[in-house]
Amino acid sequence: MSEQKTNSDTRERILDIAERLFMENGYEATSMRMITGAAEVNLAAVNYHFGSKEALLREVFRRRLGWLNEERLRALDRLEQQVVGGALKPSQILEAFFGTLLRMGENPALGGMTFLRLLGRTLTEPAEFIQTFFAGEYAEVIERYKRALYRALPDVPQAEIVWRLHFMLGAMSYAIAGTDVLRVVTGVEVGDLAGEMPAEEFDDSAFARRLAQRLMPFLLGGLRAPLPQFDEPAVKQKESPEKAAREIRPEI
Amino acid sequence: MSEQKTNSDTRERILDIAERLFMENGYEATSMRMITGAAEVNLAAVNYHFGSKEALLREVFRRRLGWLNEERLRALDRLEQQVVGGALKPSQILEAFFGTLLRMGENPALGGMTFLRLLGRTLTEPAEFIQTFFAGEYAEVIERYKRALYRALPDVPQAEIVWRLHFMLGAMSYAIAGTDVLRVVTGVEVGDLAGEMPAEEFDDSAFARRLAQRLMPFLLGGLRAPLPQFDEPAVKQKESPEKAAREIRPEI
DNA sequence: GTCTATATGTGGATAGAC
DNA sequence: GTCTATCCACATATAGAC
Repeated sequence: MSEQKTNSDTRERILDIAERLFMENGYEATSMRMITGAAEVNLAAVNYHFGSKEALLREVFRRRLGWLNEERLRALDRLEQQVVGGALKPSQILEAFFGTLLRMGENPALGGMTFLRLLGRTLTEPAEFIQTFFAGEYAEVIERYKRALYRALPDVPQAEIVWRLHFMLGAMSYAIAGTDVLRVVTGVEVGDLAGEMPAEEFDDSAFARRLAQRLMPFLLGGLRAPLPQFDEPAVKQKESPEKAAREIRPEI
Repeated sequence: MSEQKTNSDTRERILDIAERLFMENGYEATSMRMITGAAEVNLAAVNYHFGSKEALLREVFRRRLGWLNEERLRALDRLEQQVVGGALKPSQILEAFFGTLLRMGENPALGGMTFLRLLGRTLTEPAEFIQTFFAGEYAEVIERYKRALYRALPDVPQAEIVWRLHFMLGAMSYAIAGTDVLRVVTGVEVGDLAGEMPAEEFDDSAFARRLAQRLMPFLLGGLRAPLPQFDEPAVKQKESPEKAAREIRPEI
């Protein structure tokens, strides 16, 4: 009820540092001592402000996902108002969903690439409380976008759309997380990957923009790929064998 | 030199159990006590046989990646012998790379889906020794496949190919890892996602097959998507604006 | 090769003074 | 709200008997 006046910024400083350390080391490998040490606050401060380490992680995400969820819903609302009753183009839906997220990477006030990387990595953490948390946080948004895709691709089986949404999330998460073999193995540096811009101009913001420009065509290409051919069920698949192999191309 | 006779199968049992527990909980959250307890061997056995927990993880992977690396190289060799000097079709390269992996999921003797899931999750673990390990294990194979893709897609900038290889790896890893929000949120069960087969017939092997059938078209569609349009550099982009937007379609 | 016992460190959390 | 001091569970690793 009563406004906290002595909040100073201890709370926010813990959140900022925790965001970075969880991103760099993962949840399990980041200790509260590492966090409070780097944030230059007392060890007991985390438990005082958040209650537990688990609760701290949740708060790190809640702070950002609140904005992201609202923005994603707003973006979809805007699109659907333009075509009242009609169907959206898949590219519009992907842009609203993935573009909104990727734009967070360009804005340090929204966590920038640090948060994006953290998100990409944490999505695959097996800890149950983490999976449960994300399931709850994402439920509404995923449901809305799933339905939008169903309407946008009425000829594609819904199970297939769910799979492809799944694949798209993976491509994005992994690309964002950036903890991968490729960068090390290929010897291609981030700067090179980001484009041809001179090194001194390069920053996280530019990286996020480049990533978006390269990722969106890939995702759209995957989403609109020909439907798979199943061998086993051996259903009566008499009608024009070319049909299924044709690409899904509903006005992009 | 001398063959160990009293090896019994303690070593293998530790590896099998560790594979499963690392998959379920992640590296950090899996203790040696959990492993030795489940494997019903003595706590000291891990250090005796492998030296340390880190070395155990490496051995869990080495055991499977040895086969995978050889098989991937053999598959590429076979293809390149068929078209001596010529270029392969992107679909052939993807089939050799991703198909070989996904077929491990159908074969319990190669670790089955347990190993695939472990691999998908561990690739994003931030621990440095893990990243270093994978970089070394994958170096040769990635290099060979990268070059094959360069030749197969001579008109696509190499940086773009690296990015897309990156995206493809992500889509696959994430789909395999399966620790995601979608399955929980959408309420779609694994059985449903795998297809329309009755539940009693469903198993890991069938899941791996279905995953492959659904993933391959997606990956190919993404790989062959139109090249991205960059706004910033503002290079002289006079020549037919349609060209860049056209899909990459080198005889599939 | 296997076992017990133990060394040695670190983790998250909290009680209670200020 | 912040701090010190401390509890206690659990981690990896090893020494040394069998």
